[in-house]
Amino acid sequence: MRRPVTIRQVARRARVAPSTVSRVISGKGRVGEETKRRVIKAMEELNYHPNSLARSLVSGASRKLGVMLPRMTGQWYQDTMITELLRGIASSARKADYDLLLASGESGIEELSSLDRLLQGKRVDGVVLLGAGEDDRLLDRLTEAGFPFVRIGRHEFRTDILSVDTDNRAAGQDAVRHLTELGHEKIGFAIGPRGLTASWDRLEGYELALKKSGIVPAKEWLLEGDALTLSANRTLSLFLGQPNPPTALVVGDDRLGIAVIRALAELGIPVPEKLALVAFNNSSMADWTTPSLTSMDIGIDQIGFEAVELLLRSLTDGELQGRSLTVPHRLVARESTLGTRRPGGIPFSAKPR
Amino acid sequence: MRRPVTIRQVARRARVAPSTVSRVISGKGRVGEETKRRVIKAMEELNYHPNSLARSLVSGASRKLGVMLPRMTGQWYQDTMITELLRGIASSARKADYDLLLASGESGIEELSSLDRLLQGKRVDGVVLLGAGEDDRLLDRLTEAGFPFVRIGRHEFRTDILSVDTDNRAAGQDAVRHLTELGHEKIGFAIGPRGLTASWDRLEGYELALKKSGIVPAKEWLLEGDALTLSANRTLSLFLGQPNPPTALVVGDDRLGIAVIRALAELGIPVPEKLALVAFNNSSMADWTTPSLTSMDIGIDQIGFEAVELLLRSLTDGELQGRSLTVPHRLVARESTLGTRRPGGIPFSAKPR
DNA sequence: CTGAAAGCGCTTACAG
DNA sequence: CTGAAAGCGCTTACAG
Repeated sequence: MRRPVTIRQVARRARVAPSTVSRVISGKGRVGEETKRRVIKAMEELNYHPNSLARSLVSGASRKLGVMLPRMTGQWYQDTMITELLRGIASSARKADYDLLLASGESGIEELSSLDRLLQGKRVDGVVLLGAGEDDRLLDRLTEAGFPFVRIGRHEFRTDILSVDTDNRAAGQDAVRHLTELGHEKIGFAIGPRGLTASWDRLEGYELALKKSGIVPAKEWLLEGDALTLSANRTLSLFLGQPNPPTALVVGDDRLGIAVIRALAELGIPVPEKLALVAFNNSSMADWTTPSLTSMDIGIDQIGFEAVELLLRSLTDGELQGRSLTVPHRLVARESTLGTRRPGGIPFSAKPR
Repeated sequence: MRRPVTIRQVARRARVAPSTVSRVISGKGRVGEETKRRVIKAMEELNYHPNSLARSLVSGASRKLGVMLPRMTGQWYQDTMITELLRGIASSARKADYDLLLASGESGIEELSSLDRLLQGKRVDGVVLLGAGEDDRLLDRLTEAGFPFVRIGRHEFRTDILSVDTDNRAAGQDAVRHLTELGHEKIGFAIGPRGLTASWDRLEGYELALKKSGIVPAKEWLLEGDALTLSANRTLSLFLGQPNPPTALVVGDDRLGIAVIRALAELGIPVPEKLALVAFNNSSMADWTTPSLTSMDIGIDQIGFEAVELLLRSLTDGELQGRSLTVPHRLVARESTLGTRRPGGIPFSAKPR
């Protein structure tokens, strides 16, 4: 670990003043062509890399973004989604030449102090909030500090904050449309985590779509995600045991969807013959089940990507309050609605010879 | 975003010199009791937080650790495991009052340059390497720079580097032992990702355990993970179609395990009656399948936790080269070996009333 | 025990 | 177009 090269050494080698080297690096202020060439040559020869600490100390900007991880005790974000989200965020930050600083906590208090750390020491220029489930304290803290941040997933009431999200109402409608196109009319809905605005938006979309199709949803068609989580078998038996049971079910998210598939398998109820299933998020686990799960892709990595872009734009363009971005969704149809033949007609399970 | 409070303001308010305030903060050098009290009071009144940039600029230590995320194109690390790993890492870093800086890349080149960024700008004091699959370039770069780092998962040849891992050989043996205890004698093995040392260690453990039990493993009992991934149904049909087929299979990791479960379901082959299954990692998905997957818990979050501790220790204690830490594993028995009754005898699938 | 000074590596007006 | 100087907020010998 030899001493890193400094701007002075580059300056001396290029026979200019440090300030000139600085100008070459930043591209600000005019520098003669010939001089610039000499400086660049010197930088390369010495393998010079500017010290970001010193740079941000004087410039006042750290070129770092804080990423607040969700507390994992809740299931707001499914495990696989966090990785995908992070990938999108990292990709966007890299593109803009920003570093990412992780923050997290195992309790509300820890989360707050972790956030405070970021805000205080001038550590970051902005924050991406992943972990905003039911707890609004982080949000409040950021707002009252006047600190730039973006939230993954819109907030039901706080429309003033920057956020990126799916149009979950439309997504809910599209999920239903897929089922009606397949001939289903009695379609149930299993509500996802109650703390997520997305859950309610999807429900709204579901109701809207049924109404549009001239179908009146019975309230017996509604399932509680919590009940499903606690005892899926019992809940589903009751659900399917009702007089005129639904032939299809829209499920709040993939995790619930997997729980349902599992329970139905145990109950010996064939999917999609007896009950077709559409879920949301299209996380990688949707492909792991038997049958595989039809799911609404919400472009989770793109959500991450756009969130960073939006945040960075707000950093330079000033406020742009209330701007909330929507990322398009698209249905990925799989066996839980289509059956064991893929759309193309290729037999899915190759028979052993 | 009002101007942050500086050490000078605290000093003036406490009627001391900035250097005295600094001493109070760092706890180094003697300060009179009465003076110290005044300074602390002033800090609190002004809500002072030291500027970490300035601090590390002069001290030369950033109190930051770099975390190199795995490129997600490979499946070395399963999606859900990364989150768990990150949680362990974050928890350990928080405890030691270190920040975490994320690095990643979508290609080998990007990864390298992302790493270089960390090393150059004095951004981090050490690096945690998650993404070390087959590509050793990151490793080489770190080694030749003499930069402190720790690797998740031991390296087959480079025993000189700091790493934290499971004892995969022992884990492989324990997986087999679980099966022999259940009465199995013909036990197959499906090799996980070839790029992972863990895969080969587990295979070695498997062979050792069989040998110890006086069983001679046939080479027809061995399955390639790649073949399994490409066409699980066909591979398993052939596997089970052999003259004297295994009654149990040890599978390299959970992802493969899920692929196997899925294929067996499609083939109509009952688990564990016809084929019992043990996998590794006990990632959260092991609990999502039907039947649920018996899996070796490798304490992935603890691996993350210990990795950071080890790295930090090497930072203060100097080299301690070659120290590689082992985290204990333990089998989590589920339906894929035990059947649909839980060990306690509680019926697993509650019958609908 | 405490203060004044120098310096970490860079950037940014200010002169020329 | 280029350089000398001041300063970002802190720490660390050096005196006293």
